[in-house]
Amino acid sequence: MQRMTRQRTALADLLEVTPDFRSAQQLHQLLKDAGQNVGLATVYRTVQAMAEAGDVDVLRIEDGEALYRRCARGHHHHLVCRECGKTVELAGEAVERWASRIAQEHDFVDVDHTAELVGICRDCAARIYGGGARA
Amino acid sequence: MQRMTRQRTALADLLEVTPDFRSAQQLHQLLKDAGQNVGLATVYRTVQAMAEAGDVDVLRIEDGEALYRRCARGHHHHLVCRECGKTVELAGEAVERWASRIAQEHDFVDVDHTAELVGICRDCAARIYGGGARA
DNA sequence: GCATTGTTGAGAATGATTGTCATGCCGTCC
DNA sequence: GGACGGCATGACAATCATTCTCAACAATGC
Ligand SMILES: [Zn+2]
Ligand SMILES: [Zn+2]
Ligand SMILES: [Zn+2]
Ligand SMILES: [Zn+2]
Repeated sequence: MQRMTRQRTALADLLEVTPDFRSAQQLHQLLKDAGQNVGLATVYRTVQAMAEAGDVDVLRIEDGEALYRRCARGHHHHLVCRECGKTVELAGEAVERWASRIAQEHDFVDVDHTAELVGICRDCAARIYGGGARA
Repeated sequence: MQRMTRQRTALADLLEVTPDFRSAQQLHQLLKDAGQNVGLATVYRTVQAMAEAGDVDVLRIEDGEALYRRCARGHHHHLVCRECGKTVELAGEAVERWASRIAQEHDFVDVDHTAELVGICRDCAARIYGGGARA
């Protein structure tokens, strides 16, 4: 059974108020900054357990580093701003249908899929490309 | 300008006859097995240059390791067998439309997307789940 | 041939993630 | 409240893919 320890509570609370994807290293540092010292190994273990339990989502960035985020339960995808990290959860059925259709067409079974969108949100676009461009 | 060296030729030739995604480490070993000694750093550099040039595709597996594969030029996605590595290139428009629709709906620009399917191909399914099941 | 300059490779360095294991603390049962 | 069994923790070592360094090399152009 999962014991409720100071460390797990602290990490769960932190994730609850963290809107963007963060790495285990970042979470460890954020906890330290908040005066909650939690061992790095514990952060890794806990965040992975939460991922397996479906309580957090995992996202791999370009260099392979894993980022974690508290998310709604259930299968969904993400739209992430590559500048500020703002994240939108996507629950549409379009990708699900595409995946299962492709799986059938090619005689594959047990097909999982990943689908993530990375772009620049309106606010960051205004800041980067010049605030005057937008009406 | 890109010079044509023994190492680059060997790696390009190897990729040309390798149908599945392979890691840099694997490619390095395969070259060694074939009697073509190529430094590991060179394999990494070359395979990354090829990826930037669009000559090979990169796929990140669950633990973050990068796999490379000679692919048709142009944007596409993949359906990969998690048992044998068999890979099918997917060129459909369904995902592209989904991605651009979502981007518009949420006011994001410069949106890239990744979408990969991983399952078990017919042959592996027959071998694993019992060969008698299929008619 | 020869100079120029991009390329190579052995080994060190980096950095995220995982393993180790003695100690600690949660939940439970008196 | 207090003892106990066992999962949880954390400082540290270990792993391992990837990147860096830099002297020695080798395409390419003349
Ligand atoms: Zn999510
Ligand atoms: Zn989906
Ligand atoms: Zn491809
Ligand atoms: Zn696409």
